[in-house]
Amino acid sequence: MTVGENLLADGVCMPGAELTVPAEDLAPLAARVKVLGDPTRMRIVQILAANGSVCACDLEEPLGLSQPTVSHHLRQLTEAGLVVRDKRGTWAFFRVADAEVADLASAVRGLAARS
Amino acid sequence: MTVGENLLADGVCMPGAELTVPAEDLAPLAARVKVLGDPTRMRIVQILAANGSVCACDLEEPLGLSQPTVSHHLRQLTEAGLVVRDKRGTWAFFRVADAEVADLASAVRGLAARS
DNA sequence: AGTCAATATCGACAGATGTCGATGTGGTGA
DNA sequence: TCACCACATCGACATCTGTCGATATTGACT
Repeated sequence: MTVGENLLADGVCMPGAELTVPAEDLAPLAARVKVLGDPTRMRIVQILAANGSVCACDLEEPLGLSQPTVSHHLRQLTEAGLVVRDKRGTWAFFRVADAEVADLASAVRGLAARS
Repeated sequence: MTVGENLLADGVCMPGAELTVPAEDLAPLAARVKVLGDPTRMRIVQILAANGSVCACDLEEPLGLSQPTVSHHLRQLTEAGLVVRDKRGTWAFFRVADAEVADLASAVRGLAARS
């Protein structure tokens, strides 16, 4: 739907139309979405979701990546709040932060919702 | 189960545990999520959602970016199917592909859902 | 034709990002 | 204490990505 008072005929550009700029800082949201945008990390989330709580050492093989790399991705996911770290003794177990992922999904859907 | 070292008491790592690997190719999904993961592109989607159909020329100012850069982001969004291009004469109008964004959001939520 | 305006594309550049090997850290158990 | 294991961090590297100016391309209107 067109906006502004200077809407001309149909299908014409309207420069001064003051686009609605919510100025809502979606940088944090974008950052979390970006973290999920990596195939490897998305795969990790999928594996965690399917297995509940998984030891980091069990991720290297299915992912086909080195231990430092897996650790790096787990760090990104954890810092984004999409995954929860649970260290037990020598091992580190990870699980999906269901609520956070759900919130993110809902925020994304909300983006496209007409205001 | 030959007790081996795997699968012991509670809270212990279980290496041979055959993680559920759906092998579902989430590369395409990751790619679309990645496109949305950029703050500028997310902002574009937000603006389009709020204004319906917007001319590309009206995006440069609110975004504070050059015309080639805006064009580049619009291309990414369009190729990802998150936005629809509608060229009228000299201008190019864009609008959010509501259904696609909704699908993406729902797919993301589905990721965290325990199988 | 010719000119102007809006977009798209190209080429180049700086900065971010994923990856690895090597090394550090901390807990477990002989 | 020592060795071993899982994990985190570091340093380096190649690649990807966002950005811009310059240059096409396309459409509209004399």
